[in-house]
Amino acid sequence: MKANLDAIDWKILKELQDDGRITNVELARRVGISAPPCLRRVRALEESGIITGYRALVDEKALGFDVTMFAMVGLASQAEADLSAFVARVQGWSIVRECYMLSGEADFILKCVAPTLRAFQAFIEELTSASSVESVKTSLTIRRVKDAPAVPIG
Amino acid sequence: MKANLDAIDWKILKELQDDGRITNVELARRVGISAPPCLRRVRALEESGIITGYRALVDEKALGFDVTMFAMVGLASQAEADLSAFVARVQGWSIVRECYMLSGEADFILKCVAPTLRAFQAFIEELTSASSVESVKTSLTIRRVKDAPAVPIG
DNA sequence: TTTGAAATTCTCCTAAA
DNA sequence: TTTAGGAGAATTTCAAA
Repeated sequence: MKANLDAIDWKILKELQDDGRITNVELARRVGISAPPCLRRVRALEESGIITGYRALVDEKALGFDVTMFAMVGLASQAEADLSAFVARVQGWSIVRECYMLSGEADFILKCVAPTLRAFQAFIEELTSASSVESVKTSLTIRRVKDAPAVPIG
Repeated sequence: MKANLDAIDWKILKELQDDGRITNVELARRVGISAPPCLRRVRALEESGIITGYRALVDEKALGFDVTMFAMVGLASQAEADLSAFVARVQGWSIVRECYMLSGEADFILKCVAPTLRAFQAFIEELTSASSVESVKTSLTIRRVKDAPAVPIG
C-alpha cells in the first residue's frame, strides 16, 4: 500500500488539501501539467486509497454549535471486548466527532461538539456512567488556534 | 452572522460534509430541489461563512506519516504576550496539524502528525525547550476510532 | 421572495493522434 | 502532451407559485 509518488503527485495532494473543490483544469495549471494526465493522477490517488474523500468545512459556531471540548476517557478494563464495546458506543454518539485510541494514561481521546455547555454536560453524565468507563477528564476549548489539513506538504 | 437555515440548507450541508466534490446537479437531486436554487443556496452558505472551504481527505499512513500524537502543553504564564508568542510558533510547526487553546489544567492541545516516532521526539524536545513552555504531556494514538465531519447533521 | 423550467454558454472529460 | 469532439454542468433569464 505504500505509495510511490513523484513531486507532481505531492503537489496535487497539497492543492486538493487546500481546496478540494478546485476544477481539474485549474489543478492541472497549478501543478504544471496538462489536464488529462492530471485527472488520471487524481483518479489513481483516489483508487489507491491515498485520497479517501472530500469534505466541506463548516463553521460550527455559525451553525449554533458553540462548544468544542476534548474528553480523555479511561476504561476499567482494556480487554478487547470492552474496547470494542466502547468503540461501538462512540460511533453512535453524534456529539463525538473524532475519537482516537491512545497508549499511556488515558485510553481514548474524544473531540466533542455541542450546541451548549448544558448539552455537553448531559453527554458527560451519560459517558461517565457508560459501562467500563472509569475516568473522564474534560477540557473546554477557548479557541481554535490551528486547523491544517491532515498531512504537511511543502 | 447567526444563520437562518431551513431543512434544505441543512441537507445541503450534510451532503457537502459527506462529499465535498459532488456536482451541483447531483447535490440538487439529493436534497430534492432543482439545480439553480441549489447553487444559489450553496453560494449563500459560502458567502455567509457557514461553508468555510473544501478539503480532500488523505490517508496519512499511506503517505508515510505513521505517527499521530496529541500533546497537552502548559505555559508558565498566561499573559497575552506569552499566549500570542506560543500561538505564533504553533503556526510555524508543520508537525502540528491542529491546535486548540484550552481552559483548565493544560493551556493547549496539539494534534501532531509525523513520519516516525523519532521525528516526533525531536519535535517534543524543541517544544519542551520553547520559551514559556512549562509542561508537555504526550499521548500516542494507537488507532483512529472515529473521524466525522465537524457538525452533526441528521 | 423564492422556486423551477428552459435555454444558453461554458467548461470539463474522454478518446484519439 | 495536445487537440478535438461531445457530454454534461453552471449560470442566467423568465415565468409562476
